[in-house]
Amino acid sequence: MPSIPQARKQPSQARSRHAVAAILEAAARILARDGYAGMTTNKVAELAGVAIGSLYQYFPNKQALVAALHRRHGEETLAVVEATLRRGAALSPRRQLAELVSAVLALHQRELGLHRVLEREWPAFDEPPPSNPQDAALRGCVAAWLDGIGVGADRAEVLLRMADSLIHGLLLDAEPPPDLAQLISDALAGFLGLPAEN
Amino acid sequence: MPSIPQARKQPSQARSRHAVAAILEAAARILARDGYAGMTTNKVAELAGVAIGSLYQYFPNKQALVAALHRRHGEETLAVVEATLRRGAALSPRRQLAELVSAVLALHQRELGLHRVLEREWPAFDEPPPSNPQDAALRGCVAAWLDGIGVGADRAEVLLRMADSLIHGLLLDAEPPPDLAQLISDALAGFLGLPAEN
Amino acid sequence: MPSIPQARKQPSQARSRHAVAAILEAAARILARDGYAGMTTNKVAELAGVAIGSLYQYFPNKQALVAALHRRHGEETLAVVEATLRRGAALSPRRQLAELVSAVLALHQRELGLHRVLEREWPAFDEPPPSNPQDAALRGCVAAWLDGIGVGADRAEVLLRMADSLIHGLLLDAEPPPDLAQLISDALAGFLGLPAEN
Amino acid sequence: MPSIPQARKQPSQARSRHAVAAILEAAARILARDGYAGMTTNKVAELAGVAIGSLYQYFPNKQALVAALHRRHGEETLAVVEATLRRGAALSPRRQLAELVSAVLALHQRELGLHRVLEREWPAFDEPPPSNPQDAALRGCVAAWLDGIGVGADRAEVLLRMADSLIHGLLLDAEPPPDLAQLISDALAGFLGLPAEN
DNA sequence: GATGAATGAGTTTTCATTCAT
DNA sequence: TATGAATGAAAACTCATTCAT
Repeated sequence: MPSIPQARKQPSQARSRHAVAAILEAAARILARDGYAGMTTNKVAELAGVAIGSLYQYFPNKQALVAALHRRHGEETLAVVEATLRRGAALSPRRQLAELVSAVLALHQRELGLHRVLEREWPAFDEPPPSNPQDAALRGCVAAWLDGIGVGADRAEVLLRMADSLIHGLLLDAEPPPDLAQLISDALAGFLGLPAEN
Repeated sequence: MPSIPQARKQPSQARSRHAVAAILEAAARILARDGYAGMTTNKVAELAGVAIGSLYQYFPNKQALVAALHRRHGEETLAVVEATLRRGAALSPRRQLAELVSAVLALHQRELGLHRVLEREWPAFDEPPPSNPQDAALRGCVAAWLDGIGVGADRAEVLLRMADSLIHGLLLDAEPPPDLAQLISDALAGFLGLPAEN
Repeated sequence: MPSIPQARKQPSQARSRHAVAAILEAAARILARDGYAGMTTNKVAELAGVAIGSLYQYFPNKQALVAALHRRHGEETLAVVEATLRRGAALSPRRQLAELVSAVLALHQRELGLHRVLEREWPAFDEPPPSNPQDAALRGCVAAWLDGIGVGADRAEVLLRMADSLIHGLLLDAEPPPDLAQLISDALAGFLGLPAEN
Repeated sequence: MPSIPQARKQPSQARSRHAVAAILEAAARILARDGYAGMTTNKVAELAGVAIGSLYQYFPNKQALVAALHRRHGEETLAVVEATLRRGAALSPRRQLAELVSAVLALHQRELGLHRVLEREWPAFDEPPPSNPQDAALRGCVAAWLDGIGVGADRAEVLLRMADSLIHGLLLDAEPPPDLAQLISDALAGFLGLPAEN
C-alpha cells in the first residue's frame, strides 16, 4: 500500500478553489454521518455538487480526501492553541491549562461527528497518522509553554496525546458531563503535577 | 414421504464451540492487522479453518463478529478489575488506582492491535457501541470502590472512559513511554482528587 | 505492473469446471469480435451465463483470461504439429513442411478472429509473451525434426516465428489467397533451403 | 451589436503545424511505450506540451491520432522503397530484394516499439486498417518492379504482407538474429521463386 | 450441520470528450 | 484559436451473504 497521498493538483483558478472547498465540506459531512466505510466518493461528489471526475482531479483517491480533512483539523488546532496561549500569558499555569482545554474542546464541539471519525476511524493505514508539520509545530508550541512554567518540556508529547484522548473519549459520549473542561483539566493537571488553585 | 428423523446424532457441541473460538481468534487477528474495512468474512473463515457458510451459522453478519470480540474484551476487563480490587483491598486508594491501571494496561498490551481497532474503528454503526451488561457490571464495580474510598460514585462512568481513552491513546503510540502506568494513574488521581503519596 | 497471472483457483467440482469452460468460451468469442479493449469482464460473464463474481473466482483479472486463451492455443498447436509429423514420417521434407503448414493453417482457420486478436492485440504487457512450457515443447519438437532432415536445429526458433507471422499476417487478410498453404510453405522452404520438388 | 471582426490576425500556420507535429511525436512515443490502451489523449497532449483542447482541434478523436501515425509510417515506407529501387536498378533481382529488405528493416529499427503497436494493436476497429493511398502506391510500385523482373505483378500484395509480417514478427523478438535481413530475403526469394545467387 | 461455489449490488477509479472562458 | 476544468458513462473488481449439495 502506498502511503497517504497528497492533493493531486493545486487548484489555481477561482472556480476550482471553490470546487475543492465544496468537496472537502461534503466529505466532512458524510464522513461524520456515515463513517469511513460509509463514505463513498460518489456520495461526496454528489453532495459537493461536482462530477465524480472532478473529485478525482483534485484528490487521487479516497484516502487523500480524509488526509486533507485531517490536515485541516491539525491546522485549526494549532491556531487555537497558539491564540489561547498568547491571550492568557498573564494567567497562572493552572488557569492557562484550563483555558487551553476549553478552547480545544470548543473547537471539537463545532464538528463533533467529523472528529469522532477522524480520530477513531482513521483507518488502519500503513502507519500511525503521519506526524505532519502541524503536529510538530503544535508539539513545539506546547513544549515551549511547559518549559516556561517549569514543567519538563519532554512532557509535551504525552500531554498532547492525553488531551486528545480525553477530549475525544469523553466528548463523544452520549451524554458528556457538563463540566467536561473542568474534569479534563483536573486530570491533566494531575499528570503535570500542577497544584490545584484554592 | 415420511419426515426425516430429527437428529441423526447429537451434534458434538464441542466441535462447534471450537469453531466459534477459532472464528473469533481469526477475526481478532485480522481485525488487528487490517482494520475493519480490511477484514472480510471470507478471510476470517479461511484463517479460522472453517467454511464461510459455517461462519454464518454462528454469526449472523460481520458486525456480530466484531460485537462478540467487543463483548469478550469487556468480560476480560471486568474480571481483571474485580480481581485486582479484591487483591488490593488493604492498600491505599492511590495505590489501588495504580494497581488497577497496571492490570488493565497489561491486559491491553496482550492484544495491542486488536484493541486499537476495537476502540478506534468501531465503525459508525447506527448506534453507539451498545452498552452491554459487562459494561454495566464494570461501572457498578468501580462505583462501589469509589464510594468505599470516599469519592462520589457518580464519577465511575467518567473515570472508566478516561482510563480507557488514556490507555488506548497512549499505548498505541509508536513509542509509548516506559512509565505509562505511572503517568496514567497520576492523571486519574488528579481527576479524582486523590492526594499524591509522598 | 505484475506479470501475467495464472488461474486463481483450480476448479474441482464438475459444476465449476463447466463454469470455467463457459467463461473461456465466452471470452474467446468476445475477444474475437470486439478486440481486447472491447472485451469487458462483465460482457464475458454475461455471455458465459455466470455472475461476474464467479469469473473473478477463477481468473484474478482480465489479463489472466486472455493468458489462458493463449495457453490453450499453444497447446492445440503443439498437438497438431506432433500429430502431423508422426503421420507424415515417410514423406519428403518438403512435403512434410507443406503438411505442417496446412495443418496449422487449418487450426487457425477454425477460430480466425480469436487468433487475430490473440496475436495482434496481446496488449503491450510487460514483456514478450512469456515463453510458456508449450512453446518450449513446440520448439523442441520442431528442432528434432529439422535435425532429422539435415537442417540445423538452431533454425527452429526462427522457423516457428516465421510460420506464425506468415500465417497470421496472411490469413487475416480480407481476401486471403486460395493457395495460401502453398505460398507459405514456398517461403519457408526458401528460408530452410529445401529444394523445390519437381 | 456589431459582429466581431473576423480575424484579428492571420493565425500563424507555422505554429499549428508545429503543434500537430508535436502531438504526433508524443502519440508515437506513448503508443510505443504503453500500447493503445495505455495511451490516453491527455497524456499525449501533456507530453506534446499542448492543451487537451488543442489536440481535439487537430484530431477529432483518439483513433484519428493512431490513423495519422499509420499514414506517416506508410509514407516513409513508400519513400524508402522507391528510393531503394531507384538506386539499385542495375542489380540482380535477388540482390534488389535483399536491398529492399535491408532498407525497410532499417526503417523499422528506428522506431521499434511504435511499429510493434501500430501493427499488433491496431485495435479491432470496425474495419480493417483502411487501405490508404500510400498502400496503393506502394503496391503499385512493387508490382511494377515484379513485372520488370519477370515475376507476376499479382504477387505484389502477398509479397508486401509477407515482408511486413516477417519483419514485424522477427524484429520484435527479444533477441532478433543478427542476419535477419538475410533470413527474410531468403524466405521471400523462396516465395517469389528467385534463384539463389551463388 | 458443514461446505464452498455462486451471486450481484456496489465501489473505486479512468479517460475520451466538451465547452465556458 | 488556445486553454484546461469539468463531465459522466463505463470499466474492473470486491465481498457480504445465500443456498444447493
